[in-house]
Amino acid sequence: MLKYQIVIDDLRLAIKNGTYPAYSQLPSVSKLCEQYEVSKITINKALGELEAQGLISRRRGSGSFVKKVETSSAAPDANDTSGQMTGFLAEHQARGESVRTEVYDFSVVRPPHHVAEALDVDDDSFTYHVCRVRRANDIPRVIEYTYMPIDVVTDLKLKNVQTSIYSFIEKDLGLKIASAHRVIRAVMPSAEERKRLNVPEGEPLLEVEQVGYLDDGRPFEYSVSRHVHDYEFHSISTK
Amino acid sequence: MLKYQIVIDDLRLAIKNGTYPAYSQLPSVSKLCEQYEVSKITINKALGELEAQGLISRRRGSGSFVKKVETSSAAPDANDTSGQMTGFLAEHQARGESVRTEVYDFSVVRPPHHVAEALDVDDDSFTYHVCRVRRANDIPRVIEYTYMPIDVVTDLKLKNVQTSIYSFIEKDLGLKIASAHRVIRAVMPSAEERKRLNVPEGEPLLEVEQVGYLDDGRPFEYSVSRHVHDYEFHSISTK
DNA sequence: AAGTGGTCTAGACCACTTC
DNA sequence: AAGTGGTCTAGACCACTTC
Repeated sequence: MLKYQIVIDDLRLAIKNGTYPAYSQLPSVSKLCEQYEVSKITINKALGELEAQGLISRRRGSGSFVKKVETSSAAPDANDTSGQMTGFLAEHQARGESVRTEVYDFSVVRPPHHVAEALDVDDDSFTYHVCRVRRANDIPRVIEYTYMPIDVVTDLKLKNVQTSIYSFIEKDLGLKIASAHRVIRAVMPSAEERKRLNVPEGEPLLEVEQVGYLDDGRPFEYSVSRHVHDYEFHSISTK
Repeated sequence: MLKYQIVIDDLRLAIKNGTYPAYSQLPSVSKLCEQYEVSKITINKALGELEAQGLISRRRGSGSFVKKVETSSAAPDANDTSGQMTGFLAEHQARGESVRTEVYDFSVVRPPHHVAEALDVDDDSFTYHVCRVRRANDIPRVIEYTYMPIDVVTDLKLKNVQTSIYSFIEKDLGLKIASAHRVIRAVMPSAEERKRLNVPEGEPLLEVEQVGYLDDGRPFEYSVSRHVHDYEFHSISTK
């Protein structure tokens, strides 16, 4: 296990259990170096991560301080933001929820122009198109429209679409998903979407338009996910 | 100027102007060390930042690659995500847009329970409450409801509320805004909000609930901003 | 002046990929 | 075996805050 990860986990725990309460100052970097018997750069990396996770604030010249964050609220259990690269199935299964997927379309099509552009393929190339509704604990949560180039995500099967495309890409194809660019908007569902998601008229959805990238820089996925009204997207930003 | 910042800026530029086109491999870390005459750690920090900004992908054992990102789209000009800590006035003025603010309420109140909790103040303490609509180029963009503890944001004046609260906090009070935690949802506006924002019935808003923190860990602001329908929130996540 | 965090170095060692 | 990036060290030097 990496040293900086040990420091991160340990400090996270210490903050959570009250060893370092809100507003308190963490031991200085040099103290932490002694405590964990690591170098300054290791401590620095760990503190930077905790800062990015929103737990502490670092002030040059005076010290690192524990932030007073709301621990209750909708935040499920652990580091919320980490769930953003896992995919629907893994995320909900981790919470012990049952997952069901209904596939409305699984076909190969020529992509719309803006999709071809995002995926960096020709307009007359072929892409998979998937439309599915995903349920957690039997409640419809999201309708997804996904396009993937057939020469990147090769040999996709209905079975994978019904379970987890991400798992197929990473485990079966051996590709590595590296990052995702997202644009988030509020939208109204179409009549068809209302029916498929079982939402009443007049209720908005949260739309997440996403381009997913592999670790070689290739986009492998363009998707639009429309989440039912009670869905929340979390974000932490640092100066 | 910091060495890693020079490397970041230079590589950003080189990627943007096509010196390193999409899918190409950047020079190896050791090559970059030679080119910029800096140590490995400096290059590493720069590449990490470029990765977080979504421009490159790093693969242990094989190299760093330029991602194929959509350069057009709604992304205004520079690094979009950076605008997330600047505030409405600074952000729109930077784009050369005129900004107008209409203040509907500026008062001192006892905060609702969930607000008191987020701000870590007693339920019977006093907070400023501000409701304002902000226009850019004379079009209503967002309605904000903001609560701030009176003993943190001391002596707030109508003048500041009409221009920029962030600027007041940082420049006049000399405090440092460090981070923000956000929750994003799709909502329907109330009749009053529709009127104030001049939006038609049946159009949703994007709600951003935010707690802002100072660099000593204190929350200084709880706000709910409801953005008109065409607003987009951008986010990049990395594994 | 003393204490804090931030940057940077030269170099070691390691994990992983490619050939 | 050679090349890639990732982690880590001991220590220097600096920017900033506090007293």
